[in-house]
Parts: sequence; C-alpha cells; structure tokens
Amino acid sequence: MTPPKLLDETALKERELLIINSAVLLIQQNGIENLTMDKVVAQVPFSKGTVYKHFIGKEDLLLAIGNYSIEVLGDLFYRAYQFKGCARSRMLLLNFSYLIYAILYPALFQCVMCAKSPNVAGKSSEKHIHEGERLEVKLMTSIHGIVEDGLNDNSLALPMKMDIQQLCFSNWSMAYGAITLLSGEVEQCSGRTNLIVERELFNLSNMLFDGMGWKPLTKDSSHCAELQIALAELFPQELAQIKTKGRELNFGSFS
Amino acid sequence: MTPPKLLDETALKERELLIINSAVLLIQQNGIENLTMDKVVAQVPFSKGTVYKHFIGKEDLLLAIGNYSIEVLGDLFYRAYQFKGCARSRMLLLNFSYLIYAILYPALFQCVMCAKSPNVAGKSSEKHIHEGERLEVKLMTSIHGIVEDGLNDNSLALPMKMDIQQLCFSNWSMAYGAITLLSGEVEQCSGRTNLIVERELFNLSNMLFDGMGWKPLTKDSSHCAELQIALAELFPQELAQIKTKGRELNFGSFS
DNA sequence: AACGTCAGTGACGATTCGTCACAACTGTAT
DNA sequence: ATACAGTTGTGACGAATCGTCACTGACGTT
Repeated sequence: MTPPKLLDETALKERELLIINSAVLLIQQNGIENLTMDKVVAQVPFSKGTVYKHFIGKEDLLLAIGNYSIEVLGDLFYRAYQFKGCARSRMLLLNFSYLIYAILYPALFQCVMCAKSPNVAGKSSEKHIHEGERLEVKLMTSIHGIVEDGLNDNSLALPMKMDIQQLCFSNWSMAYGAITLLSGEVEQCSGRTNLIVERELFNLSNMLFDGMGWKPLTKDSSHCAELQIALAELFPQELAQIKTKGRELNFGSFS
Repeated sequence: MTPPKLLDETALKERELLIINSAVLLIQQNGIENLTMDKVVAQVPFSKGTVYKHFIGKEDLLLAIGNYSIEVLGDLFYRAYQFKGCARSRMLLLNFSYLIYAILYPALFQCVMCAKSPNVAGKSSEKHIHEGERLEVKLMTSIHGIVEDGLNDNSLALPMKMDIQQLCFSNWSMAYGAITLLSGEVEQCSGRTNLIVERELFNLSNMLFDGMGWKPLTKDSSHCAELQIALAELFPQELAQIKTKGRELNFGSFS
C-alpha cells in the first residue's frame, strides 16, 4: 500500500539548490526587490507549478536563500573560530570575516536580513523555518566558543553580572550595526562621509573589547598588525575575490 | 503671463501629511509589505491620480514616511541632548530615546530602515531625497553635540586617532544593531532567548563608553539609577504610552 | 490493456502598479 | 453672462505579477 517513491531525494535537493542559485543570480543582477517568480521560472528548466512544489511562495524561496546565506557565513565564522591566536584576536577576526562576507556576497547579506522580517517568515513553510533555526544555532556556536575560550584562559571575565550569551550578543549586534550601516547597501547615511567600514569596525570592536576588559587591552597590543596577518593567512581566496570586485580591505589609513 | 496658482501651498502640505498618516495607519494594521497604493487611495478623499501628483510612486511615498519618522526621532534626540546631566549620561539617555522610539513607533522605525534601501531611494523624487538628507543632518546634530560636550568638559578624549564623527558613528551603529536585533521586528534571532533589549542596550552602551574612556566609568558611577530618573523626567508621556501598549521598560532585572 | 498514482505544465483569475485621456473647476477677459 | 485658458481631479485601462488548478503524460501494478 505504500505509494511508490518515483523521485530521488537527492535529485530534489539538487533541484532546490538550482532554483536558489538562479534566484541569487537574479537578485545580484536586478536587486532583491525585482525578484519575481516568473523570472525565476524562466531561468530554470522547470515550470511554475514545479517551482511552487518546492517553495510555497516567494517568501518561502527568500527564506531558503537566507538559510543558504547563513550556511555560507557559518563556514567563515567557523574558520575564524578555529584559527590560532588568542581569543580576543580571533573574535576580531570573526568580526572581519563578517565584513568580508558582507562585501563579497552583498546579495546574500541582504537576503539574511530580509528573511528575518516577520512577513517573510510568516508566509514560509515550517520545513524551511526549522532548517533556518538549526543553521543559526550552528552560526552562534563559533561566537560562543571564542567567548568561552576567553573565559577559560582568564583573558576575559564576565563584566557587570552579564552572562556568556549577553557578551556574544553584544559583539554580534555591534558588528551587525557597523557593517549594515557602512557596507554599501545603505547608501544614504548622512554620517557616512569619511567613514571607512574596516577602520570603524576595527575601532569599534577594540573599544567594546576594552570596555569588556578583554585582555590584551588595546594599549598593550598591536591588534592591527596581527589582524592583517591573520586575515591574509585565513582568507587568502576571499581577499583575492574582493580585489576582483575592485574593492580592497584597506588598513593603510589607520595603524 | 504667469499662470495663476490656484492651489494653496499649505493646503498641499496638509494633504501630503494626510496621505502619509493614512499610509502609516495602514502599515500599522497590515504590515509594510501589504501596503498598496490602492488601499492608500481608498483611505483618502482623493483619487489615484491626485495621490500620484504628490508621490511619484510607492517608493517615494515610503521615503516620505521615512522622512516623517526621522523627524519624530529627531525631536526625541534633541530632548535628550538638551537634558541636564553629564555628557555620558545624556548619550546613554539618547540611546534609550532611540529604544523608546522603536518600541512606540515600530512601523515608523521600520519605514526608516526601509527608506534607506537603495531600491526605494532610487525610485524616489529628488525633492523627498533632499528633504531626507536635511532631516538626517538635524538628527546627527544632537549626537554630535553630546560628544562635543564630553570633549569640552574633558570627561572624554578622542581615542586611537579617532575623530568626532567616528565616535558618533560608533555609538549610533552600536545602538542601531542592538535595537534592530532585539526590538521585536526581528523575531527569529536565535541568540534572542533570555535577552532583554533594555538591559543589553544599557550594558552595551556602558561597555562602549568605558572602552572609549568616557568618564565617569561604570565602576565609578551608578548610571542605571541616574538613567531611570532621567527617563521618568524627560519622557513621562512616552513611557506612559508604552505602558498602554502592554509593554514596560524593565530595569528590575539588572541594577 | 486497464487502471491508479504522482510529477509536471501553463493558462487563468485576482491584485497591484502607474498612466493618460478626459472631466471639472477656477479665474479672467469680453 | 459667456467664452476661454490654464489648472486640478478622476478612474478606467494596460502591463506585470502572484499563486492555483484542471489537465497531460509517465510509470508501475493488476
């Protein structure tokens, strides 16, 4: 009585990924606001009905793209977490991996934010929502891990009755704010003149870490030189890709 | 030969405001993603053509709403700037006025972010874009003023070769990140459990100010008690309104 | 060969956007 | 009063998009 499964599970996954990649391409070309299901269908060797078998609507597709984006970011974070060096240096490195991500994949960066909005999540399938939650936990694990390393080697102590989660969030929201406001998607920020995103992220991170009392403090260490070396060693491909785009992480303006 | 101006300038402004307010109401009810020009037209005693005389498109209307929102926020900021007390306290107060704004007018808060996206600005009229820039400068003036006060009374010194604008931006992006991620519009943040936006904003602000070396440092002052008193004195109406919404700024969980 | 099930299709109705040809109005000149 | 010119207001319309559903075709079982 079990109805025969005529369709391969992996083939379905592959097709889903094909649709997602086509959509990402369209977003890169036309902007997220001009993404239409009709265009996606036209890009893909399936009909509209088939696409709607995978994604119950436009928002569901957007959420799936967001999930994919989080996965990409998660890999970058994990590499920063695993890198050598003291905890504070690695947290700075992680923040810069976030920046690299935002520069390299602006469309993906935008999709994550977009997928977080309640209107998107509200119209999405349970399946994709749960998958997103799973991926986010994985993402936070790297941040969590670095903070714990700092606590374990006594370079960091929990300040002002805060717990680990709060410290993680502090760093996250700071980096998020700086990158969001400066990394290009927001063009009309009046305070933007003369602000250089890599310099501000660097200063802001260090001020926050100093405020946490996370050793070695800025006055006792040359975090900038360290960071440049670590970036070059950990993300050589990504930095080259950024150069291809005509951009470059510039540390010349601050030392 | 001058063609007669049959329409009053102030009447036009009034009508524009009426359209904006109707749109804001619709956004509050249905969410920003379900705002349609047809619905706006239905809410308003004018025809579609007339509405399109004021706003060249949906995005232009959105930008105008964003401008209106910035104006509202600018008033709150200015009040924080003018309040008594030391500079650091007032900057903290300003950050909390931002939070009050986000809680009290979530639709407006969302519109500002939305209006910043390039797809909206790209489809808007020059007139509304310029007006937005003007309003933003006004907004930044309050932040700028508080930092300058801090520099003047020597409670703050520019750290690490940074200038005033960079310090302003640091505070702004930090507050922006924390409030955006926690103030409710973003529901699915995995790190969100057990995080209380007023507590995190308070801690994050103080850590950043400590990192800047902005006196009095946290260890030397009871910023929390001060803040509560200042908020009650400066924003009594707003706090009452927040209570009306079933929410309340809760300082019990941290002291 | 007949039948049942499932994948796949694309035409269709419903919405929404923004426009434009026309209607209505206002003030001035005759 | 009437004619007229310029301005303002209207809503029907075409184009674009969304998501659905009745249908087709392929495959396996009886």
